[in-house]
Formats: sequence, C-alpha cells, structure tokens
Amino acid sequence: MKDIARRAGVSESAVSFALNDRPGVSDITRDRVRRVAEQLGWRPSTAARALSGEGAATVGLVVARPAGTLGVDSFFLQLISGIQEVLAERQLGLLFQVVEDVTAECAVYRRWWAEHRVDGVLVVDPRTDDPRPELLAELGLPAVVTGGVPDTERPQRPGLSTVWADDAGAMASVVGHLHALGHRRVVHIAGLPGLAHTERRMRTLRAEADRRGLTEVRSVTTDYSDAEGAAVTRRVLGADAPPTALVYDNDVMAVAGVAAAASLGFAVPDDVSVVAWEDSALCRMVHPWLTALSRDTVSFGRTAARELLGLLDDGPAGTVQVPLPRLIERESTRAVRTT
Amino acid sequence: MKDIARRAGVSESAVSFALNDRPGVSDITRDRVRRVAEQLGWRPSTAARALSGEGAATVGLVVARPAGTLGVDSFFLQLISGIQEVLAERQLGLLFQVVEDVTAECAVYRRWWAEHRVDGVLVVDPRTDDPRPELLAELGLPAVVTGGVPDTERPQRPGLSTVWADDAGAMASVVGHLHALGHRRVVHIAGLPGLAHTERRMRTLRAEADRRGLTEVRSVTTDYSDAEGAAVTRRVLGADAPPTALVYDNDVMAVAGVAAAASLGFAVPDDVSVVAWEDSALCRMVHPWLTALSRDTVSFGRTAARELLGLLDDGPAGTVQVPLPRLIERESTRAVRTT
DNA sequence: AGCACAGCCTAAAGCGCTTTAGCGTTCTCT
DNA sequence: AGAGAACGCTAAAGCGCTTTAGGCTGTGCT
Repeated sequence: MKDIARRAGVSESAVSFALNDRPGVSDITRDRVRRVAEQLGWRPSTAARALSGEGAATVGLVVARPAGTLGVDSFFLQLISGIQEVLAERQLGLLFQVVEDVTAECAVYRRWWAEHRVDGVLVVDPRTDDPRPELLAELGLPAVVTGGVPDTERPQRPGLSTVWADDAGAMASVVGHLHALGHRRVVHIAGLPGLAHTERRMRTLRAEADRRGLTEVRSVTTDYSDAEGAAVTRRVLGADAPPTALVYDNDVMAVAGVAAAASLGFAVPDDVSVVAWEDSALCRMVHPWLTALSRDTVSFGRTAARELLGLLDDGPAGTVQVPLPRLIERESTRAVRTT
Repeated sequence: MKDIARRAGVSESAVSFALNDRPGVSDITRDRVRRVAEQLGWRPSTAARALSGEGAATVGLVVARPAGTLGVDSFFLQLISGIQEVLAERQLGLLFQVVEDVTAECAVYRRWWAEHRVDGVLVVDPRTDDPRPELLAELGLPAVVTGGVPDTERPQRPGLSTVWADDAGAMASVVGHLHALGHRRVVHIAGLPGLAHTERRMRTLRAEADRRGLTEVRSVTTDYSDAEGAAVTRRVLGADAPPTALVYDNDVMAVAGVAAAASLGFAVPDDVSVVAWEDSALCRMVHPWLTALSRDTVSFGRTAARELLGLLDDGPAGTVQVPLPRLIERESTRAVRTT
C-alpha cells in the first residue's frame, strides 16, 4: 500500500479509503489508486486486516467423527460444496478440521476464537445434551448449527442461528409409505445414539407407530458404518418373526444391509423392504434400486453458509427450515407378501 | 501480552522470549511468565504472528472437480483425515477450497499467497501438461504434489516435493493377475483423461499388454462417475467379442459396472471378471465382493503433510514414494471360462 | 466581506506480536 | 585487578492495514 500511495501521489490513508469504497477521496483519485493497485497486483494482507479489527475473513468447520466413520458417506463433501459456493462470493476462506470427539471440537473452537482465526463457525451433527451451543454463546462466537432441531425451550441466543431439516416429517412419510404397503413389523437401523436427529427420528418412529397401532416397530442404533449396518441386519432378520421392512439411517448401511439380507436368503423387496435415509449414487448402483429419502445436501450447505454470512453482518439470529426430504420410491419397497 | 508483561513485572519482549522458548530470559522468569499466561488463558493471535513474519500457520488444499463429481468416492475425506493428523501436531490449520477447474485453482493459489493466507499448499490430481508446478515455482509457494508421477525430465524445483504411488507397478500386478487367470480381452475403464495417473495407467496397460502379446486390451476414459462407468460397461459388453475382464479406475464405477453387467445378463465373475482400483467399504458391500487394489489413503495424506512440513522448515524438496498398492483378490475375478 | 461548511486529503496512532540493538550486571579468565 | 564475555533484560521499531482527528481549499450563504 505504501508503494501504491507513492506512485499515485497520495497518502496511505487515501489508498485505504479508495480501495475499500469508503468516502473521503474523489472519484478521480479513487480511479487512479485502483489502477495503480491493479497494476501492482496488490492484494490486501488478511493478517494485517485481521489485526486491525476487520476479522479473519474465514469461517470454520469442524467435524467430530471417530477415525473410521468419516469418509463413508458423501454427506460432508456435498455439504462443503454448498458452503463453499456461498463463501466464494465474498472470498471467505473455510478452515476445516477433523477431530475425534465433541470435547476436542470444543477445544478447537476455543483456540480458533482466541487466536482470531475465524469470524464464525458452522456446527454440524447437533446432539442431545450438546455442550457446543453453550460454549459458543459463552465465547460469543457467531455460529449456525446445521441439522439441529430448533431449540424451542431455550431462548434464541443472539449470534446463534439454526438450519434444520424436518426429520420428524420425513420419518412420518416413511412410516406412512410402509404402513400403506401393509408392513407391520419394521426395524429402524438408526445412526449414532447421541445425535439429535437420531433421537428425533427414533421418537417420531415410535410416535407414528403408536398412532397407527403398530406394536412391532423399533429402532436400533449403530455407528453408521457398513459393518454395523450389516451386523444389525443379520441379527434382526435372524430372529423369530423377522421384520418385513428395514429403514436405514444412511445409504451405506442400507446397501450393506441389502447384501447382508441376501446372504441370509432374504430377497429385497420380496422378503423384506428397504428404505435408505439419504439418497445418493449408491442407491442406484445396487440391485434392486433403493427407495430413499432424498434431500438436497448441497443446498443445505448453501443455506447454512448464507445464514452465517447474515450473522457476520450483524444480522439477526434465525431459525430456517430446509425443504422436507422427499421419499423416492424405487424398487426396494413393495407390499408385504400375504402368506 | 501487555497484560502478561505487567502482571509478571517484565517487558513485553521478555514475555515473547519466554513464551516462544527463545533464549534471553532466565528459567525462573520463563516459568513465571508461563504461569501468568496460562492463568490469563492467553493464546497468540495468528494475525499478529503472521504480520510479524511468522507465516500464517495454515496450509491450503484446493480440489478442482466439476460440481457433481466430488463426493462420490471417499478418497478425499480419507486423504484429509491423514493430513489433519499431521497438521494437528503443530496446530496448523487447513484451508480448504473446492473449485470447478484448474484455472480457478491457480487463481486461488495466487490469491492465497498474495494475501499471506497460507504457508504452503498440497496439490492433488496432477495432470499431464499441468500448469500448477510452474505457477507454484514462480510464486515461490511451497507445495507438495501428491499422486504425481515424479518429474524426471525437469530438474527438481526447490520448494516443490512430490509424493507418489506407483501406478505403473500396480497396473502391472493387475494385468499379471488377469493374464494368469487366462484373460485375453480386457477393457480398462479409466478415469478423467487429463490426469497424470490416468495416462500413466493407460500407458502401462498398453505396455504390459504388448509385452505379454495381448492384442485385445484397451482403455476407455470416463469422468469417474457411476453413470459413465455403467454406460461404458454396457457399451463394451454389448459389442462383439466382449471383454472377459474389466478394470475400473475407482470403486464407484466398479460397483456401477457390476450392476450394469448384470442388467445385460453378464454374471460376475462367471461371465466377466472385475477389478476395482481403490478398495473401500463399497467393494465389500456388493455381491460378489470385488477384487480391488488397496492403498492406504490416510497414510498417503500423512506422508504428504509431513513432506510439506519439512518444506516449511526449509527442508529439502524431495520425492517420496508410498507403498505399492496391494491387489486384494476377492470374488469378482476368476479364471476365464473355457468354452 | 466574512463565515460556516462540505469535500478532499494527510498525519499519526494502534491492532498484537517479533526482533534487533543496546544497557547494566555478573562471571571468567589472564 | 582489569578486560572481556556472557547473561538477563528493556526500549523501540516494524509487519500492513484501518481509522480518527484534524488541516487545507473552495463553495454558498448572509
């Protein structure tokens, strides 16, 4: 900037004003400065900007998943794609970190904020008894929790937005679909027990089952891995009065489940129907094609990022709901066989 | 730091020395300062550090993949896991960006470097006629190219390391395996044409085929998607004298290919053998289980990150090779049927 | 003519840290 | 005993930017 100032024959302050579209310089000077800057290939130093109070021009994303569990499903990369799209508009960076558990995640938030590394964060995988909203509020770190059930009990915290999908409604549509097909014995192979959406899906399943008078409907939690998905499948299908329908909390387990079922002699959908939560290429790569709940993860990411940008502009914290996932009926669900 | 200095009764400089393990303060003072800092919960401001010449404590990773192509395979998340593990040791951040193409990728490097946002970058998906090494050398941005074929022609650039897997050796092992099983007609469903490892695999395939006197062996490039994998599979199997073995450049296409083959009445491995490049949960989720080339992607990431750290410490640029991928023989390959 | 005010610009301080030069004290060696 | 080195520390400058206070000029008003 000193160079620019010299070459343009003005002071550094004038350069700063000119380059940041702030009043205080004439249009003619502004243009001159801009041209010189352009010519010199000047780019603002984020460090210096950050130091003089402008913020770090970066948002953070940390995902806490045990070592192996990551990378099986495509959820995160898609979410990130969406986030990036929005961040790119303002040339904001995305600081990304993978950690083992929520405790480590909290430590990262503390560190990032103390080090002025980020202006805000995106929080994924909300949990029951989640320590993170508390912490973020305490720190005053702007954040948007994505995937969370809106917290109706507690007051909306300033600087903490929520973007959520209606897991309850989606689960209701799944149960409705299966019930209509005549299924009475259903097992829901759920994801990680501590996650808010897992609990919500399980609660809704129970509620819907009760409402419809279905007694043989239950959930089993897993770690989302193909291994556990297959193991649970074998276990429940091996029992007396095996279920006629299985609902998997992700695509990977669903696919693994179909294979496991086959190995036990259960054909899909003839002997057992299968629904996958989360549609992806996977669901159309196996035979039969899987009936799946489809949501637009990329746009989920976009929405979350946009919400965070709002917060960074001192906008109000809000709660926005993304569209209800649609149930795509394919080949893996069918009316229950009448013996 | 000013606060710490005051409370510890020393100057700011002394605090800086104490906290950075630099000589210039007595052990007793150092301890006192440390205690005060601890008690105040002090963390260095990365912005200030960066500004006074320490670097940004951040490395960058940009992946250029057309919108849809990302997120199908698990390669990136695993790579990132490995990278993070190493970066965490030094509390380095990972700035992550997804872009559409290499041109955009270059722009990001320019910007990051000009803005002092990163100290170095990890470059993935090396290409034939890759503009990136050139650019990085010109900028002087430390980088490690991962997955590249070592560039034997050009001199090793300072500040540019290479971590590579022996795709040629791996391809040779695949051809050997298939040849031994009696296969003579083989189609290699390759990945994106511009990528260095794609070209290398295709070249090696041809060379190996020539060496063994196999004339009906060829490669077809794709975009790595399940859709193209399936389409190409249908096309080649539908032709006269269809191949008896298919080699897919990733797991996703392999799985899609098996399904496509089945829809044409080709059973795997009875009618056609299948090999997947890149082993993953997917390969054990379908029936038959896929014979696959397995490499340790997480440790690939670790190696790359470690190499970059070396560069950041002004270590020498190097070329390191990761272990040869192993061919895991499962159910999808079998001796060719004797008519 | 005199005054107020707007417009354009500069000087200087400050953000939180590192680093160099230098100062006084104690230790070591001849 | 005196010179010199070693040690423990401080003062101050500087990294690249933003921002506040204020200076100067020219315009419009009474």
